[in-house]
Amino acid sequence: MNDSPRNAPTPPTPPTSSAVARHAGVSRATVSYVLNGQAAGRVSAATQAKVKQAAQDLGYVPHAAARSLRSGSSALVLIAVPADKVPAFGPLFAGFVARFQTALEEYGYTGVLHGARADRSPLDTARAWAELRPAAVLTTFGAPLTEESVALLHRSGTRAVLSLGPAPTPGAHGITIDQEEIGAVAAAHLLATGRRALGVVVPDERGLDSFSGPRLAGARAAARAFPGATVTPLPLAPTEESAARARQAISEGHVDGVFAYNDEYAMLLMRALQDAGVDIPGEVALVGADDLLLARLLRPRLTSVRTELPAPHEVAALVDRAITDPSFAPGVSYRTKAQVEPRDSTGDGAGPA
Amino acid sequence: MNDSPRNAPTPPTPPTSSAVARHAGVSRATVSYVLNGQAAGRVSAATQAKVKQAAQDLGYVPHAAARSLRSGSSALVLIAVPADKVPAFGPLFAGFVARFQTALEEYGYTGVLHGARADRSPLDTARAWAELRPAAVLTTFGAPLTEESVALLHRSGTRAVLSLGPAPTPGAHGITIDQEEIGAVAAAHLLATGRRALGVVVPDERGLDSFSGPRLAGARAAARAFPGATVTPLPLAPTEESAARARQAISEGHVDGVFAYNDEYAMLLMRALQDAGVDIPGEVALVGADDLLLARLLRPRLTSVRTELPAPHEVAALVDRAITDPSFAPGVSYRTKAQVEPRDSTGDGAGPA
DNA sequence: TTGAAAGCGGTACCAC
DNA sequence: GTGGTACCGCTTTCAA
Repeated sequence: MNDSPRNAPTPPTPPTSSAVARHAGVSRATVSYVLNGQAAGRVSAATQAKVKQAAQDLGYVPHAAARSLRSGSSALVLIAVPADKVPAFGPLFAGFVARFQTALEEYGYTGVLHGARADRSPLDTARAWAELRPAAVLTTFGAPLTEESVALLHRSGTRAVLSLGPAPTPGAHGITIDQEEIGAVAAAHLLATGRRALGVVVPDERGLDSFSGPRLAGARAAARAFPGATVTPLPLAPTEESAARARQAISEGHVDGVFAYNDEYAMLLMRALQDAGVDIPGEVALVGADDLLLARLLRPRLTSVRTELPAPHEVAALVDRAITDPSFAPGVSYRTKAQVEPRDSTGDGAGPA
Repeated sequence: MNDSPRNAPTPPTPPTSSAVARHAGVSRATVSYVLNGQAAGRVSAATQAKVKQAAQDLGYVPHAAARSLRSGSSALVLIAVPADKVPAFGPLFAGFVARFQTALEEYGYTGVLHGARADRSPLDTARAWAELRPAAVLTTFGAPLTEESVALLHRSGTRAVLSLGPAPTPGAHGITIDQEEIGAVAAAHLLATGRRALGVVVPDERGLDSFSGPRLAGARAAARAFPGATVTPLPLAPTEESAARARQAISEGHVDGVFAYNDEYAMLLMRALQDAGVDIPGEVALVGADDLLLARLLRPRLTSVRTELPAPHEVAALVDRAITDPSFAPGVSYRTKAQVEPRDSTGDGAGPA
């Protein structure tokens, strides 16, 4: 049955299109035509059947690298994520990525997620991406992307570089998730409900600085419109001890309104405040972000800033356009909007605290 | 300056090793040796410098596909995740993936995450993976992997197929995350604290069935050891209405101990119970899973099952061994352990509710 | 209707 | 110490 020695556990070489051709008794060219649907009017139905059967029999799977080497373009779309931020992802972003990959597939691309190491320079990171010769790179969550990186990628054949995140990079298409606006609308809401001594949680977690910084800045900007309003940064690590310290800072600073970075930090802080007997929203109002189910489960119900991410298929369409349309100039194509969902923790809910 | 017409936005072709060779006035062979560190004793220092300079000047980045085409093996490790489960990831798993990718890089591999579409057959999914000719495929979270898929991957040159998740697939290396054990230890704890009418939350969320099923089964198995103990499945969607219905089912069934699938569902259910005036743990004891910070923030503090995932670098080592050592036979190499962290929600905390 | 052959970018053997 | 060259798997033009 088998012409190789009996100690061959698996065929050492995968079946190639030549093997299929030999098996079907045709040329490699014919195999290529048939298997790529270019056979109309070129190859007889009988031959096509033979080829398909042979491919089936051999379990033939085309070699994407060889194909893209020849064709000069790959179908790979790299979704870059800073490795140190992955754990901080909420379900919001995870869901986005999942549906984005599916949407990409509908355009014929293969989207893969690449965790970029934080201990590498942006240029080295870009080089690692470039080696894969992706059709496009989409950086998310502030994966390191400098102007030089973009240039490197373009030089090495990447058709499109997009960035989905805090700041648009020169040369790249941008989908701006405006972190400042998130901080601004949160602060504005607190100010509108009469709070003047604001606190803004700054997570003490690796990799979150590119989000927390702008959010703090946005809050400060919003406060400038209100004479006498102050903004105090509140460092907070995801531990109860840290929350207790933040609670103390709130009391000592007579802070009466806090933007807690996101819903999870808000929960942490709410617990610390409540354990210390602080009334929410009576003494301190609290605003989270992301508008998770969590926000509605807390007591008092948590006011939260909801950011609308662009629809995954819209981003996929943008990627496709950036790849295929050379005249599509880089720039900010989309900007997310943030809006407050008022609830009890700022005294806006149906019933008071 | 530029010899191409002024409408050339980017150089149409990336620099190749030939270009580097031409630029440096040497042959492609020399370039290859120098750039791969095989130059010792073959190429003069002066020539090496010239080559490196040329590569630098041109912004040369090797073409991974061409390299792996020639060498017959790629450095790609595919981490497959079922797309419909991605949003259900907790920070635990996300953190694991991030550190795993980093660990892989230390072994010289490039790990990328590939979201497998749920609407494809396992075989089609495997084919999509195989096209990329990865060195290894690691399926996680029950990404579809049948015996046939494994065979297909092996036939097409994948050196190792590993599965990290509920059930080991024949032919693949397995890292078993024992979902049954999670359900079993949770139920055992409830039973040990005197509960007999158990409820087990079964999330009504796409893609979680491969986890919830075994967890329920594990709970049932544990209950069998206690005469008179019953187990009632409690369907639960991530909405407050659904939680209210589950609460009602708990009351009507006189359930006195609930394993709530994970900490988040536990929080949802706890809130519904508390809003209805049910005392925890007095009337109903509650156990979550994942042991998130969340569990400690709830009142009463939530008893939770902690699963220890294998260390990322251990898994990376396993992958490397499976790739490089052909005599390393597939089988279960690692099995996670689950253990209960007792807290107030089952009456085990420092202080009673 | 089909096949021969060139070539995508790199590697590595072998000759000089 | 360096260069020529065959070849990895696939696509596609051109000729038969």
